[in-house]
Amino acid sequence: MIAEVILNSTASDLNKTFDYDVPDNMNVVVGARVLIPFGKRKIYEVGYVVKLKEESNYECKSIIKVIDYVFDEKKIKLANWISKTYFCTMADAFRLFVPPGTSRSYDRVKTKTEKYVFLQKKDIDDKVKSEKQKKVLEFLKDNGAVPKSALREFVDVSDAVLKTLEKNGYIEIKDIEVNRNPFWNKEIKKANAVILTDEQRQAVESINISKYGEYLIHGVTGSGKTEVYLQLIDEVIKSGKNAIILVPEISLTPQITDRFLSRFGETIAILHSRLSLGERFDEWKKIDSNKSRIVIGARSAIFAPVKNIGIIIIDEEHDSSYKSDSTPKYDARDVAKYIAAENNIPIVLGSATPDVRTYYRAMNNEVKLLKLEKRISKSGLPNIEIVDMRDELATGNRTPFSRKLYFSMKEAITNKEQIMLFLNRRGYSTFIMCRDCGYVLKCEDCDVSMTYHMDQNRLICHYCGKTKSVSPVCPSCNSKNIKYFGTGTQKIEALIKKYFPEASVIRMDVDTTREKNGHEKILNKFRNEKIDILLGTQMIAKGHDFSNVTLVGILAADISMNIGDYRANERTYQLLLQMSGRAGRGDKKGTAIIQTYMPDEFSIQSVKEQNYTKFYNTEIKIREKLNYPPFCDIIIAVASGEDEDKVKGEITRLYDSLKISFNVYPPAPAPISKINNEYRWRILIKDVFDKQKTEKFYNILFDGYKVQSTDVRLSIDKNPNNML
DNA sequence: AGCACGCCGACT
DNA sequence: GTCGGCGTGCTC
Repeated sequence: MIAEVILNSTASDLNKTFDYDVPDNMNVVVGARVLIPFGKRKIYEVGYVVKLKEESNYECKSIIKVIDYVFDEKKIKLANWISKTYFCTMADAFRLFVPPGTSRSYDRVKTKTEKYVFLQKKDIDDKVKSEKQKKVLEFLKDNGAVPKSALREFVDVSDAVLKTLEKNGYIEIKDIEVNRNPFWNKEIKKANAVILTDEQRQAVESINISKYGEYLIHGVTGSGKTEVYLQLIDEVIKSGKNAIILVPEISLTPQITDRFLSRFGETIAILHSRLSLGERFDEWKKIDSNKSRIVIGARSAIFAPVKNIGIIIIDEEHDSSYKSDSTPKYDARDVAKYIAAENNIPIVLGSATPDVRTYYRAMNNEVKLLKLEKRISKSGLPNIEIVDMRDELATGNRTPFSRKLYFSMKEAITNKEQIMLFLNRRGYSTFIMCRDCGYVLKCEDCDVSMTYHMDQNRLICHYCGKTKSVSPVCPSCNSKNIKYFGTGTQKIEALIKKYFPEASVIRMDVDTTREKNGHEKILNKFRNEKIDILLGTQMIAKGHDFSNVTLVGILAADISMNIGDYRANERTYQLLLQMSGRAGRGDKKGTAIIQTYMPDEFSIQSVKEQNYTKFYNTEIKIREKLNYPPFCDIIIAVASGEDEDKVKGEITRLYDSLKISFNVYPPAPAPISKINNEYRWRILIKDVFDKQKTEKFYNILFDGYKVQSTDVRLSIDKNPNNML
């Protein structure tokens, strides 16, 4: 027997199968991971068996050993689809499916074992004389097998006592696989299903769980989408099938997971990046062995080894974290749709601010639209007010707080109500410029301006992380007239202490959440210690439910309008509406104050009116006119390396091989032209990537064209998040 | 990707 | 003379 094997190598030259002999007594099946000799390499390589056949045209070497059986035909088919759709190698795609931590060297993460003590003889006979031995045996009789550590603790016996018992055949000590428990050993109260509102019930009833269908639940913030998910999952579980629910990485907080835990207990598995590798491995095993029937996780949880899948739910479907920006650059929403169709099960997307591409498909009846238009809480939707910051400047207010926001904050603090302030810029000052020569201080290795961080008193590059001491003179003209511009969260924190000395404030951004469970610690502090003001970047906008927050302040709504991306309007609408939705989730009416220099922009106006349809109708016309997604796909190919001429040469060759068949713009330096001392040149392809075009593109990349310079890397991203 | 082969410059 | 730089080509 001959096995066709794909090597676990990212090299595009090796993106094909190699034939190997299967030794007679070896159980090699399609989907097995195997160890194989390859070329003149000194160590064995890992490979994936994708096909078995009788004969080969090559002189084959033999498979050394089977590692495990992780794949099956279905998964190989999906890996192939991912490779073709997102232009990566098969090996890259395979890595998505293997148990966490085992993609490079296959035995890095081990199952955790613990020594357990088992009772061997039922009766305690006369031969047992020692008091301690008797105690041990009685304890085991009452409690069954227990971990050795627990026995030592409860019965207070030494290892020697256990050894004697084992020697005499009364007990047995065995290694047992145990799970690392990522639920922080919390006590979970059991919660029952709540009675659904009419809207919620209608949504649940409209979804047919017994066949494929794509649904979009468009529900205003606080309309109770989660309860709809819980109900659907309940039905699916009762029908004997299992469920995956994806949530944005950042909102995988204990509050959300607790809600699922309290409803479904420990049949839940949780997967996200803040778990340790071991914890992730254990969760993966629990799913693989069908002990967990509901998986809740971030993007990559779509690849969890769920058996008998019955529904896929994607919460906050507009969230950018569903798109991967490292190879394979897949979109979990597309993958979910593929899996749903393959298994003939429903896929349910939910959002208050749907992705324009999804809503477009709903308008074309490719996706069934379900609406939740009422808030669950008594207070209803928040009031949203727009403040024109040009007026503030005109009346001499040069602070980042408008009068409206200032007085509203004072009032909320007096009333002991909580405030969330949003500013999507971290650091203290975001750029430093010389007033005499106009020089802007940039990172030496990256084409971006450096941000001043007050706490370290240093300049930090937000791209490569390098720091630099502050210079009192301009590096270009030696003038002392250098000035700090652009306000970040650190500066706002300082200003809050100055203008609101009576209030307590806590800041949440990348810099304050680095430690393990950093997010939760800050959010819990805000909630439990009744901190007056939570100040933060994007990460405070998602899914948090604080009933005592009545005021939300958005300090600079315009930042997301200037991201140099066709989705600027969409991002602005989503961010502002989600942030506003944090206000008034309890009994008291909420208010959101949005500060902007462009109050007439339709995206900002639509937020004020809380009217998604209005936003969508305007935006979709712009997209159509300028030919942007959903009317086409965008692929960005970036070449990078230290030698700019080579980088330019490579991207030009790729351009030449694509330009006949695709609508592609000529090579140009990327908007951020240098990162980490590597030059970046790119081409942009704007085309409709149907099956034919996708195939053609794939063939050019993997057959027609080859990167020649070893020190130039090429990255291909289809419909990327980041256009820079 | 690794590893070997092979062709060329500059050194104990 | 030969050591080692990296371009090229192959791996079932």
